[in-house]
Amino acid sequence: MKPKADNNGYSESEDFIRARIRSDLESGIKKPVTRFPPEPNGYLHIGHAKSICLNFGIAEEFGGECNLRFDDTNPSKEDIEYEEAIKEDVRWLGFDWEDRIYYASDYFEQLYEYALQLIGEGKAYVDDLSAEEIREYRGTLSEPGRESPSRERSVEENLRLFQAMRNGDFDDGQYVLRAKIDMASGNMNMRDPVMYRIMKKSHPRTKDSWSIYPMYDWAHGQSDSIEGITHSLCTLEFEDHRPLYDWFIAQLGIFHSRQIEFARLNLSYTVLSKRNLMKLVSEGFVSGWDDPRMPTISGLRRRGYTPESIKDFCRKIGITKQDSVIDMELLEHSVREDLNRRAQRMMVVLDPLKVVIVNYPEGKEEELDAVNNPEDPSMGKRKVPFSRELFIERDDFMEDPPKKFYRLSPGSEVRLRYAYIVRCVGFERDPATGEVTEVHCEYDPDTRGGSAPDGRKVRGTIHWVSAKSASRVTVRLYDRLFTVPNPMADKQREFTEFLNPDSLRILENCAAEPALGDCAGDINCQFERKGYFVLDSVDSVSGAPVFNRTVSLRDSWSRQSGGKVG
RNA sequence: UGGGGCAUCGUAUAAUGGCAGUACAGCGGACUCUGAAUCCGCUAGUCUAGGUUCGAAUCCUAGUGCCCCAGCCA
Repeated sequence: MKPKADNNGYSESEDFIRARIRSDLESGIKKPVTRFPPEPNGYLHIGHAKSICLNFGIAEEFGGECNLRFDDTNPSKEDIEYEEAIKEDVRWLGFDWEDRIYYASDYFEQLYEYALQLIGEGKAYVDDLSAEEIREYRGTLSEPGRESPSRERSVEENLRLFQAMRNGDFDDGQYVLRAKIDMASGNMNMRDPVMYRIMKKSHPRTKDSWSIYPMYDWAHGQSDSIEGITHSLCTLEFEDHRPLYDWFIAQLGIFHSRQIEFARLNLSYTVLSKRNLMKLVSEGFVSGWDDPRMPTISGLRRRGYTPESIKDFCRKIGITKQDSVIDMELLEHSVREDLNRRAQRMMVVLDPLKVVIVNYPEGKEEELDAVNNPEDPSMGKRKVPFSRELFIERDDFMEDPPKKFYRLSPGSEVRLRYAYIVRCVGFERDPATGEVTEVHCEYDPDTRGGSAPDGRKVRGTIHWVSAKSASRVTVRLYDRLFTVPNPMADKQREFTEFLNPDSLRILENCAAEPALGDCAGDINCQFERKGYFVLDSVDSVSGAPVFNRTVSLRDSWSRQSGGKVG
């Protein structure tokens, strides 16, 4: 194979799963059938996106199918609330399961029949050991387990007890059904794993018709088999479940799906486990599963990430079996790349400082042409109003600028984007606080539109908004959720101790171009020189828009100046 | 020797016995009406030690490091 690579960060060569599928296709399998099998017990996150892109992506690429299956085998943890959210997220990413939506609970009856079969063949037994006793009997990682006294129970007795378990004749925990495999196996999963537990709990779909529920290992592989899943893709921690997965299928003599494991996604400066995300939500560290700081699909969506950027990210990170932590900056790169291509440019002043153009006639107002997207001329131009009083960013003016400060300072010239070249002729400050309150400039009428007919070079170009017609908008600046790359690394400390106290800054008084005052819908735009922003879908109300910063623009100036400015 | 898995620039990933490549990050430059984008360049890697071979990231041997497993969770 040629080591070819394009310029988009992913090579044309296949990952090991696609390579295996291609080879399986050559040796007889007609088409690959995959599945995305979430448990409806939380919201999907970017790690699930990796799995979704893999499973649905393979189906698309190889002319196969990908099912959506809810792994709803534990009614004590699952909730119908999550189901719709999961479906919405998968759809939003752009994938379609058509009519192939399944539930593990659809197979409860079949699973029960399979269990009867194994009991009948002496390969499963009802155990009356308590949970604690089962743990003791299981042994440890380095010592073999001991066989339960129940292991010798007769087939007839097992059948009778198992049926009684189903009938609800027993209390929770009184009995379990176990596979009879090998209590001395080095693989803990093979030490007579529990197949069913008694749980007198109503199920969202099957209601009260079951008082026993199958365990993951018993339900998952058989569900795969029933659906004709050819390649059952899951994460690395299930690697040592594969012998059990294969054992059940072999004993039953049913269609043999093949489990293949890949490394789960880890992202720097965040956490990616439902348990920990749940904690952030339930303990109020964030506003909800869709808080724009969350690595959930719904959070990223609300943050302004596009489906394309997430899919591109998933393609770039690849599929391997190596534990890894992907740099958050790669995700940010993907969204910048996408939004740069499509986002409408706007001028918005986040931290307004008043500028008076002293030689510009009072009361005069004119409209100037601004380009909507320099990357895409088809997006056209718009008019922006200009007048004597403007706002610029407070940090675009310095009384005492450092070297290479290309913005406004006393005596210096700067270009107001799409407007005029102006020179700072003075400023006022609040005598009490020393804060600059107003900057005075003179404009050069010959530079209308921002060009310099005399050919003079002006290094700095800054954005501005006409004071009179500015819309007041709220802007939320988001930063990484945690202050350390891996919040879980320190075993001595709770990960929430590493939460970034500045992960959200709210700016209530930003000055925007008039058009932004009453916009609606999914609006991704670039605030020039500031970053990509999206209209918040939850907190925006008509006439009072709220914008979330998706990601800042790359900023070599703040890096160069040590982050002190800009 | 409890079982299973993984080791390639800072971070990811490619090379399947034949030039260690790509992306992100970093650094420098060009260009620029966004200190953006774009373009050009630079820095930087095969866990260790042996062995096989004309040739090893790749095969063999022995180490080392890291991850997962003792739920009636998934």
